[in-house]
Amino acid sequence: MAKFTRTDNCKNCVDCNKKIPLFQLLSQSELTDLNTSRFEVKFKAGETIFKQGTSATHLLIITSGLAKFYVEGVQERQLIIRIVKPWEVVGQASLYFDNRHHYSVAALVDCTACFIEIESFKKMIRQNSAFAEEFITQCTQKGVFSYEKMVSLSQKQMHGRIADGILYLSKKIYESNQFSLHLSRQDIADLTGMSKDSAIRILKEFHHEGIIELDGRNLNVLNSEQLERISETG
Amino acid sequence: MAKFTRTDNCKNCVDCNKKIPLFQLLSQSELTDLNTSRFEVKFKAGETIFKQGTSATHLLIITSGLAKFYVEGVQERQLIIRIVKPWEVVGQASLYFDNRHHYSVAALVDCTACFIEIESFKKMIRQNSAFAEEFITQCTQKGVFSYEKMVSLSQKQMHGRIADGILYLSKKIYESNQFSLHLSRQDIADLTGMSKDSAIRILKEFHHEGIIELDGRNLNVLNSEQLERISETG
DNA sequence: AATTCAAATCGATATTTATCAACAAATAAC
DNA sequence: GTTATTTGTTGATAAATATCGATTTGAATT
Repeated sequence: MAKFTRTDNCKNCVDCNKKIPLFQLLSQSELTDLNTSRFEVKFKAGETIFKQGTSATHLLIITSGLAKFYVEGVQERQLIIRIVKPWEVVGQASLYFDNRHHYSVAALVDCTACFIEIESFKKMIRQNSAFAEEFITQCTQKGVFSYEKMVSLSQKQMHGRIADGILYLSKKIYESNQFSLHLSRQDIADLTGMSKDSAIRILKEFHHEGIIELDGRNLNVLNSEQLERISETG
Repeated sequence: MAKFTRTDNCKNCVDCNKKIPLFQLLSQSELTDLNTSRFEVKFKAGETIFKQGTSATHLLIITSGLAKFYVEGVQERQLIIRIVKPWEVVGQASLYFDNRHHYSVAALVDCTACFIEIESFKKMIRQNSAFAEEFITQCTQKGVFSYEKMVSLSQKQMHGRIADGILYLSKKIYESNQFSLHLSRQDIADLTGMSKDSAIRILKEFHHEGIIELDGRNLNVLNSEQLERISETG
């Protein structure tokens, strides 16, 4: 794992109150409490933030930048489960399981990350039931997302999977039809479960058909309705 | 959905205390409380217990029998996420999301099912933090299971996926090397994300190679170490 | 036992997808 | 600015997998 370099981007958890929906349910004193156990670290693009298999002592919140959340599959291959945006709490799976990371997280661009001690977080769950309920909500949403992802990966052909990937990036991550992609072609392949060569081919095809405009890392979704259609038909 | 036929297999929730780990964390009065909102229904093999898309008002606990938990994918295809055994709480994803079932559950054999009102369950989460924590634990375990399943479905070839499927049934569901399978060949295909024909072919191959013995629905795992190897190499 | 129907089986073929090799373009290092 | 080095691209080929049609088996029903 990349060595920790402390920073001071985010002064304290009371500030986070405004940015993390989950933390709005905490009182001032609870936030102050949480603040004493937190620290912040900067990562350069490409650095590993969480490494699968290592012990999990902290939860992670990206405060600036973008990261990929992936599992290490067979034969060195990665499967990107999702992209992590700022203010999303990462590490739930380790909270109550076996204190191991069952996935890796790596910075796609330079990132600032806030680490929160697991025990402090658990304490909030115990003493604040609204916090616990909101936390459960997020876990269950991720569950439903997983089911959809499994269907995409196992039942859709490459065109459908690439369509799903582009729609995910455009709607959920960048929230825009036009954006500068932080993922490499290999990352897109890892996100959609295919070889890099195949991913490039389908992207080019979509480009030639006028569904998207892709120049290097600049992606412009021209016809999202058609992407939806391709996604549905598999 | 199959019409409800009330039964009296399980007299009250205090009995369940002994069988469901989660419920052992509840007090007598809480169990009594939960009991007033519950009811029990029998299903015949093949009947649908939860139908994807319908509104979710109750959580489900199978008290006898076996069911498949699946999502309806593209072109009428099913993807079996997991097999549901007695005493497992089903329906978490609906608890705090949008009160819709995002998956279907169907009886593989005759089943007795206990339904618990969602609101009563939520009340327990709010007032009993140990219960909430145990519930979160189960959610996060399912999350990790999902990641492994995604890797299997997207990165392993058919031999690896069938090996995963057999190991799952043998170790997690039947907890024995020899068992009478309640899944059809189509179900096995839906569990491992391939066509029925392909599933049959691989199973036959494993049979001829002496890894398993499969006669109709009687499955005997002869060499689970080799199945593990096949699972790992993909 | 005869009938029916769904499930299982299997070979031939078509489709999808990965792999490989070669090369181009972009980026980083010197 | 030149040289490495990665990243992106493409066509040809090979491998994996699905589909289709025909056949068989097995269980349920008459």
